[in-house]
Parts: sequence; structure tokens; C-alpha cells
Amino acid sequence: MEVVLKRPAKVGEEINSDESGIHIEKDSTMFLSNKILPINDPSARLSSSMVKDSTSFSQEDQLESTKAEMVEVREENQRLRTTLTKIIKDYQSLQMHFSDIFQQQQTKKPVEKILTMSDNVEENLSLSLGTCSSGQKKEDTATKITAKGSENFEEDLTLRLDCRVEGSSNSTTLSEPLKLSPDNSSDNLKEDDINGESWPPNKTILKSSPRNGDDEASQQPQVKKARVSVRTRCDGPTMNDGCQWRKYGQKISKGNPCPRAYYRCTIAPSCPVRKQVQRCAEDMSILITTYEGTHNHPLPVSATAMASTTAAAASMLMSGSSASQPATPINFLSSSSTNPYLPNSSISSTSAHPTVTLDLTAPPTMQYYNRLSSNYSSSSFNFSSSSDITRSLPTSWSNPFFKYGAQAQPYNNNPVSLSHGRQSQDSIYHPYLQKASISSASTSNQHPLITDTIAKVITSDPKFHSALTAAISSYVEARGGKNGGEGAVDHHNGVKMGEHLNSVSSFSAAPPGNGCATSFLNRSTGLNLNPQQGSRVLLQSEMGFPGAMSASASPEDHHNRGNIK
DNA sequence: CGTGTTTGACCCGCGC
DNA sequence: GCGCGGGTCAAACACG
Repeated sequence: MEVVLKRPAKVGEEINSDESGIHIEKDSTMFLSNKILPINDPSARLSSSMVKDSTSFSQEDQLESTKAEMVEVREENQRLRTTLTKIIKDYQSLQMHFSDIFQQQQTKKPVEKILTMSDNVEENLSLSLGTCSSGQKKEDTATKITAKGSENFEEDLTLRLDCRVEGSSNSTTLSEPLKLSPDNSSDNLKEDDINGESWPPNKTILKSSPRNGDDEASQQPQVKKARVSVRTRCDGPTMNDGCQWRKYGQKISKGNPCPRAYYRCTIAPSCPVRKQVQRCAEDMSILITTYEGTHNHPLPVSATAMASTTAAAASMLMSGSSASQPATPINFLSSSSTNPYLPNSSISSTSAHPTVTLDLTAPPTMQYYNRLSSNYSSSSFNFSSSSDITRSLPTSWSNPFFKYGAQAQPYNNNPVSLSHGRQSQDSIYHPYLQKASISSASTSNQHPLITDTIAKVITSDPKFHSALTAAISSYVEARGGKNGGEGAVDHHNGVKMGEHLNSVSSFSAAPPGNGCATSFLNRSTGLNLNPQQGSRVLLQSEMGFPGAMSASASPEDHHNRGNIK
């Protein structure tokens, strides 16, 4: 039996506190329970009909209990804020660190060298970034801890993948622009020329160049298209990278029984980006997705990670940060070298195009994590990879080890993650959600030890639950609690928290059978997260992600309907 | 009926 | 010049 007590607020007394994130109107009444906190909506006014049945406890006891709970909530909220502040600081320091690295790297590489290398590049870089477990399609997972100051987060937490070519007539940003305005279109074209990522591919370039002798392209060395190939373990026909693709062709390529599918980006009619999808002949579970070109339009939130990744990899390739030699390790980030570090990396020279291969099928070594840990030991917010590339990866592509909280507890796959499949680019949360993702939607079947260990850590730490609860509570409250019944969280038993977690862990954009992220969250937290529940709708409307939870509109999800040629 | 996929034909570069 | 293979086009088709 639930015992509730009505306690009219005293005049001039305000139970709520900003810290706790729970607001109670002074003239309202609130029911409290010593068992279950029924404050679904802090501002809700409950019927007083039940009060007459509630006489078991004295008002004083309830008042004390209430105060204690408020203090608890306040403390938890304070802890979260402290953690958030630390996260932001760490992020900024990392950002500065990466910026320095890029500057050092570019300073050491004269433009002439870059152009020469671009002229002759026949490189196929193989980078191993982490793991995408079988049967798991990537989904963007990100975290938003509090809505307060989110606009600042957008600015502060936008990872910069910019890599500028010094000395060039146009200081050219090599990274793929995440936010493009029409004003940038001309610049983007130049950028494409420089990067060799323009589309139509060299066929068109070669054709048009003679006609336009004064073209910038004709004055530049023949630059081969930079391609970024991503190898992932994926059972689906393609991996969901957040972009919208239209299949325009399919071919049987030599030496591979599996047909190669050709897609073009359909977000913008004029978008030159193409991708090829093909299964690995040696291992059918491996899906090889090759991206080519640069988007000339704003990207959906869920697509920016891939765009950033491919652009960063392509820019790295085109800037000649790698040597043209086979099986050469590539350092994407290293504190001890000018090159960043990525494990299990190699270079081969087999592709007709300069191709960066991001191999997400091989797990990074523990030494790699240890190395990162040592590199950023001062940080309590560690990503699995310190490189922009891997950090910008959709979290399901990598295996971030996230150290969360003052205790630096490795809260991998922190469920305080707001996953989003397709999201509007105008979402104010997008950069933060995108870049500050602390959740790994993917767990690797190849890392049972790692993930299980992390899961144990997570589930065994009650502070994690309370922190998560407070975060959600804070967020929901910050959003105004407009939706009655969704605005409160039970800090004690997690009744409501489960619902919110269902929301925040909804991977509705993922095609059926791709609930890898959710499954891991379930596993990690011991909470039952059902991505199919409708609570995600709340997130869609509340988070300002129109379309974020729409069913997978990716044509690739059902592009295998027909016969294979 | 609009949108996306399929698939044969076509184009082009490259090697011989 | 010819054949091969990669890449693209576009009409036909399928689906919602």
C-alpha cells in the first residue's frame, strides 16, 4: 500500500531548488511516498481525495523525508554539474591538443610536398579503429547531460577536423564541412578540386578540363579521387551511416561473388557524394563501404559523424600524412609523434584511387587503450581514440572507453545517451550530441572480456544510476516538464528512469535487428531497455529532433529486394 | 502516382 | 584496335 501525504506548502516556503531541478509551486500540493516517489510531474497537482486515507505517518516525518530527498537530489545534481564542467574542460583541452597537432603536422609539410604526393598517390591506407560487432548496424549515440547551456555546448563541443593547407592561395579546409551554407558552395568546389574529392570523378574532370583550360583544376596536378573505405562487420545490406542514399547501379566486380552496389547521396540533388557497398569476398560478414566525394549540403546529425570521419581520413590521405608504402602504420594521434595514432593500421598501394580504409572489424589492443589512458591520464573523460577521426566516428563504430565522473570510473556505454538516427541538422543539440558522445552503441562480440567488465562496473555502481537519474531528471525539468507524467524520476527505484531510458536508448532509426546499442545498454545497466516502446516519441518531440525517430528512410534498408545481377 | 530499385546497355580507361 | 572491368545511365519495374 502506498502511503501518501498531503503537505500544503507553507507560505514563503519553496521546496524546490534549482539545483534539484524539481520545481513545486508554492500553492501546489505534493504527494510523497516513502516507497515510491509518485512525482511524475513536479508541477502536477494531485487529487486530494487520497489524503484522507493517509494518516499513518506524521507530517513531520514526511517533511523530514522530503527534505532528505531534496538534499539527495540536490547533491546528485551538483555532482553531475561538476562532472559536466570537467567534461567540457577536458574536451576543450583535447581540442586544443588536436589543434596543435594538426598545426605542427601541417607546418612540417610544405604545400609542394602535398601536391606532389597528391599527384602520385596510389595509396590504400588501412586503419583499424575498433569494432563493429556482427549483426550490428551503427547508430549514432550521443549524450546530453543537461539542457542548460546547451547552446554553449554546441559551440564548445564541436570537434574540429579542420586541416588547413598553409601556403595555399586559399586556406583550404580539408575537413568535410559539417555545416555548409550556400555561400560556401564555391569554396567547396575549390576545396573539392584541391582534395580531389570532387564528383563526378576524374572521368568528368578529365573530360571537362580540356574544355575549360582556365579551370583551376587544369592548373593543378591531376588529383586522383580520395576515397574512404570503411570495413565493418554488418549483417545488413548496408550500414546505416545516417545519410540518405539512392541506389543507382549494381555490378559484379571481378574476384568477388558479391555484387557491388552504387549509391548516391539524395539529401541534396546536386550532392556529388557516392558510395559503393560490397561484401568482403573473404569474409561475408564484413561490409566494405567506400565513400567518395564531399557533401555540398548540410548533413543530418546522424550523418555528420561518418562525414567527419571520411573527410578527416581523406584529408589525411590527401595531405600526405601517410607514406606511400605498404603496411606502414599510421599514427593519427600520438603525443610522442607528430602523427596521430591508430592501432592496427597499415598502408597498401593497391587501389586505383587513393583510398583510406577504416577497418572497424579488428579490435584495438588493450595497449592502445592503455596508451590513450596514459596520454590523457589527467582527463576524466577519455575517448577510446583520441583522434578526431575515431572520435567523430559514430560511436557504434568504435569502442570508446569513457571514464565518467570524479571517480574516473570507466562508464563505457553510459546510458545517458540520446541516440538518434536521423535528426534535423537544426537541432541545437546536434554538435554536442554528435561530438560528445560518450556512449558506444556497439559492443563487440570480439571483446566479451572488455565489455563484460565494463558492464559489471556499470551495474555495480549505484552512483551511476543516480547520476543517470539526475541527468535525465535535470534534462526533463529543464525542458519545462510540459508533458505531465514524464517530468520526474524516481531516484530510489528507477521506476520512471526505466521509461526515460527507453527513450534515450531508442534506436528507432536502426532497422530491425540492429538494436545492438540497446542490447548493450540493457546488458550494461541491467535495465530493461526496449527500443520498440513508444516512449521514444517523447524524445522526438521534446528533444527538438524532428524526424529523429522516423523509421529508417534509408533506401539501403530494403535495397536488396530485387535480384542480384 | 511518386519514389526507389533493378538491370541491361552504354561509356570510358587501361592493358595488351 | 580490341577486350576487359569499373562505373553510370535510364527504362522498366516494384512498392507503399
